[in-house]
Amino acid sequence: MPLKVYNTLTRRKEKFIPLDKNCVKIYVCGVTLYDHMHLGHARAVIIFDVINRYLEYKGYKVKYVTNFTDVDDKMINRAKVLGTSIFDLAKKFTKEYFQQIELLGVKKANYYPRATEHIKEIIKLIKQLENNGFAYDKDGDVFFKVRKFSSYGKLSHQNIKDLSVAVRVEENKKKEDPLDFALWKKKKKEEPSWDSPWGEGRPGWHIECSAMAMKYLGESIDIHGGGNDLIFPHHENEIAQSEGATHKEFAKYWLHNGLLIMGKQKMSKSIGNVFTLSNALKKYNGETIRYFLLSAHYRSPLSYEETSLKKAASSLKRVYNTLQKIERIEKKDKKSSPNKTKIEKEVSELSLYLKEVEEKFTLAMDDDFDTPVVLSIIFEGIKRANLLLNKTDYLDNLSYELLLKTKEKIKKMGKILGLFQEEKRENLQGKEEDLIKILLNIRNELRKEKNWALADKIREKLDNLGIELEDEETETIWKVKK
RNA sequence: GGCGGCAUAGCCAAGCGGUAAGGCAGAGGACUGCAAAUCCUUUAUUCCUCGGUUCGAAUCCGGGUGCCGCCUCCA
Repeated sequence: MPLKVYNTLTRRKEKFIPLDKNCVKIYVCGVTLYDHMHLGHARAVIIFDVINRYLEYKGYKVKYVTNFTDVDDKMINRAKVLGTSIFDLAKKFTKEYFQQIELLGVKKANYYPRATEHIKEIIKLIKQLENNGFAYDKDGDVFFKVRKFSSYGKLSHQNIKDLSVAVRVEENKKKEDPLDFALWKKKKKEEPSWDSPWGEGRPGWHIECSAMAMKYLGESIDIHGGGNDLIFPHHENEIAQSEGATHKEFAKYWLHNGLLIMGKQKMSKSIGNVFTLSNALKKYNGETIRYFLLSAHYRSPLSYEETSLKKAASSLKRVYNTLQKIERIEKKDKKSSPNKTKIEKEVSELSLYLKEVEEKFTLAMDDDFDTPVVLSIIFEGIKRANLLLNKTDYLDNLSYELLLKTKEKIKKMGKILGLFQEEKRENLQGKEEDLIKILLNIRNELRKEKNWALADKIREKLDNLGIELEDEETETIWKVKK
């Protein structure tokens, strides 16, 4: 089965055929380094992380680039407000970005270029556009001549006529046409600026992505991604600039993720309905956040509710409970099977599941990265495993093997999603573990003596510390609450 | 006004022509000293609404209604 991806350009799912079959080139628009990230940003990061991982799973070598915008109006204004420079601002939020995506288990991109470090490339690209007649200099500002680019609007599927009617921003008088957009902005007092053939100034918003994508990936790339709020004007303009300069198709597949919804509207700084990543990470671990963000298809809007992360944590726990149960059981080895018929049904169903999982997984992911379906496949395995696991007295070597294999399969699928990889969820110091064990031993002696009151007291006190106990038939399991 | 998307149980959310995945929450039961975990049963005869196409539609077409996104910075 070939991978199919939904391409905004054509508005349909298409077979994914990379330009170079040995190497897939992806460019994803990243964040502007002017403020904390929120869950919506995290969604985009995680979605493209999964796409990246899946392409590698499919055997492609992937070159993955995602940028930082470190100079624009927001950066400048924010720096002014905070009494700092855009460079210090960028430094601060870059650091936070990397700390947070590490907690989210994001696999690093190959390059993280930023606009201010690519002024040379940007200037070169603008010059190229000038030579091709797509750009004009108006007293130090350089604009892109939108009407000159005949296929303008092909990504957002708008025609120039409708767009020109819709223009309602206070127009820059220097523009020849209200639709034109800035490639280079002339310096205003006290703004950070760079030398250029048109005088001191700074790059416009869109040009950095074209310049950097081309520098690291070449003039034509396979996948260009970002949130669907970037389709217009940002990506539309990127196409115009890039193709105006090179006369080659800039990106073959345009992938756009749906936005995170909070209280009916998209989560957005300007609306003010944000839940920052750092706040989320205070209460939940990165994996929980990741699970939540992958629980809907990447193109759909995803609603964030107060309970969303709590739900995700519960779901995650269900998977780990079973995985851990399998880990515990695999250590004991039992050759004899007291009564095979007792587990016949469970064994055959698990076997069937194992036979089919990988194909089901691939089918789901090949269908435009359908992560919710993958999760349902994983839970199916969890259920089947639990069913067999319940028959502890009848388990034999064959069932152990099946369970082990189930665990491996789930982890393998989980790896693509960046989930379920924790081997040991309880990260305590050695001494702490020993102390818990001592307490558990004492408690079990109390239980033998039917001193329930004291035994329960120990359980309760430990629970208050965040350590949960589960009395199983032969032993007591403890877990650190997440 | 233009372009696009969405409406599926209490909540989140798949499915996109063959008779409603999965998770969370709730209820009942089994197991347990009690819990926890797990399992079983249960919660949508029906997928916003009205028509149409079809042997057959949540899925396709047309009309409503409601919501959302983009057209301005935005993942």
